Amino acid sequence: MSDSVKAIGIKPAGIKDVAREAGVSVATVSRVLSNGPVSDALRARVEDAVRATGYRPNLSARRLRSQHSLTIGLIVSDIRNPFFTAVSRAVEDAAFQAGMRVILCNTDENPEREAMYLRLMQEERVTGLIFAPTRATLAQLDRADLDFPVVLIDRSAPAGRFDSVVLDNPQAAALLVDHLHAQGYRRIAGLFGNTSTTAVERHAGYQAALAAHGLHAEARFVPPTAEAAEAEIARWLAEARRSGAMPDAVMVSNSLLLMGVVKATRTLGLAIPGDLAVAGFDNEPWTELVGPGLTVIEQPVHEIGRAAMTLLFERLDDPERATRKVVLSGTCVARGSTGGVG
Amino acid sequence: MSDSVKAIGIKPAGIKDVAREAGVSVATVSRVLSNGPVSDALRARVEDAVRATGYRPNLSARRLRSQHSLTIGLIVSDIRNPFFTAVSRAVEDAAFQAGMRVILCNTDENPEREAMYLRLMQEERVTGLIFAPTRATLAQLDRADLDFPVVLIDRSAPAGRFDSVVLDNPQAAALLVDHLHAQGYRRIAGLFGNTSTTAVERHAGYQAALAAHGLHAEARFVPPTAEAAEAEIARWLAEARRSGAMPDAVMVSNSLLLMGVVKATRTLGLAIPGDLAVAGFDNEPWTELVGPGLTVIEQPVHEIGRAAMTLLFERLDDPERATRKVVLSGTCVARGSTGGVG
DNA sequence: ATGAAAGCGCTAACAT
DNA sequence: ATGTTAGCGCTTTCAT
Repeated sequence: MSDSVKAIGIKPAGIKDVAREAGVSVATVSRVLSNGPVSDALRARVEDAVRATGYRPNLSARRLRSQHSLTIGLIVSDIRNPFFTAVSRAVEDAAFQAGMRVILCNTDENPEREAMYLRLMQEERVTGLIFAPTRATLAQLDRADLDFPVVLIDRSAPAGRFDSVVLDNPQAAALLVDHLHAQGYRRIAGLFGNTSTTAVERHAGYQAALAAHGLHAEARFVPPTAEAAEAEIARWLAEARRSGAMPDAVMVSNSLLLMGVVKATRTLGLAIPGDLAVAGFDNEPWTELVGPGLTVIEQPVHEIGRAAMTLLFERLDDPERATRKVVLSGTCVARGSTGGVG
Repeated sequence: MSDSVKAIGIKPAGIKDVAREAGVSVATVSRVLSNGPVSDALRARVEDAVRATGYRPNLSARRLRSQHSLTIGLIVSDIRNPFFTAVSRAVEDAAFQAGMRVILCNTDENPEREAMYLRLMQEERVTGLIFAPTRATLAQLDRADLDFPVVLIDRSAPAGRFDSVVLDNPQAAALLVDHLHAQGYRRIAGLFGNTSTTAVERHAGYQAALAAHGLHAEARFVPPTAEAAEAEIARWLAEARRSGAMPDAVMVSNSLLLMGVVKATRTLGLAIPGDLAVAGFDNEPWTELVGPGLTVIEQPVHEIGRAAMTLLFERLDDPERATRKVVLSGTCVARGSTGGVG
């Protein structure tokens, strides 16, 4: 047995050490590692040597030399959001199957962090990027001249300069409004986040659906936090009560805001759905457990991730082809929070 | 203006291009990039050239040459668990301040994935690793001879071969049991995950606290999923009802299981806390919103992340020093789910 | 303060 | 099928 076995904590074995141990050239070792053409005899010797030396390839060296990182970037706006964890899982699975790694980054909807991570992606020479940008970054993204293809998720490009995969947000919002209408609600308020294009589209769908029912839309936009939503809803309902124009239902554009709204109903002592019906987005596990269960739009999260990877690979195959936008439909999961006017 | 500006989509500019553009040697460019000793005049020229060429350093090349990755690994068992997202945030912040990157990986408590990611960490030549291993992997971790220091979080090493930072699990479990006892509960069941050492410690604290109160412990272990918990609790309560030995409270060792238990009470039509009091771990946002609010142990998540990074840096400073174990206390957040015997 | 040149660990031509 | 060798893009001696 070689003494390199004992070289612990000194320095990791390199391909040269393996070659020496096996009595072959480094090229042969490299070929074994990449399943190149090597005789069975030598292959076995090399594999033994790899084990004996505890050899692990140096990815930096490999990437530098081979000029491809086999890495794709994934920049999401909120890793705590189960939507993004599910998507990232799908992306990682697909990447792994293709022999690629994923660099996962979380921006918290902060444009500075987005800029920093975009820079990182360049420096890591990623093969491609899947990105859920804020509106602010999205507006500048064309001018960013990145050296790799980008697929947008959750938020879509207006111009069509990028491939993207999104939920049919207007339709989904309409689904919610139609459901509320069918349940007998007529004064349907809307609360939306103010940083993402998603909220803009959901607001559009909300407005259109209300108009179709001949109802009046009353929407407000808040920063995408539970606290902001809670405060705004409390203020709003207080005003509404004074003016005698209380809504009987509220639809909310994402799950963080939804949480804030539920909190507000608690502190205000409002019953769901008796005093106020509630509907939102994202079928997170806890929505089933809160109050009578919360009515939500369920997104095809895994498909969104898979579709993004598919678009990315197709783009890598053919950089010249026209950009595509994959639009997937959500489904309405009706629960007690929209139980009907009572 | 150089023509390299127009080289879009061809190939990213290298340090050589910058040097040519600025009319200096590559060494000078490198010095500017690393804030080395360079005259103001040349520095300015180089900085202009960097902008003109859109130069971004190639991290693979930099890491290969400099022989340090400036990267630390973070392997967690469940990225959806807000405990780990909070910890990872703290780790990332600390790393960023130290000019380092973080590679975040998610194992879903799967030993195969753990092994794969450990291999990855070696191949990426990470400077250090923060790791929340399953029991299975933990048992083999000493034999893994890794080329970097490891700090364990959430799960602690029995032997003390690794630095670690953990919650005082026995104490936290006792806190819950004491609270339940003070609220008048006497038949306190316990449901624990079967993959982590955390659950083992929490079980120990649960048992000791019950013994101290002269009460009988009745615990079960299940896979760490909501589904498993829901099924097991349903089965358990059915048996208990038949034998006339219904528990009046149940404590649960993590938030995933907690969700399963809440679900089970819904399908079984049990009132919380009237028919069954419930207490668990991790003060996740939704625990406040479910039923009368769920009583939970709150962990000092940010401090855990920071402490892990501190341990790691200290270890890198002095590889020879004795291993340490930082034990942090949790606090009991009492809510309606343990409102008292009716 | 600046430049020339060696070489990090690996892959891919090219040669045999 | 196997070995030899030239770099990948950068940092870091070593000269100047």
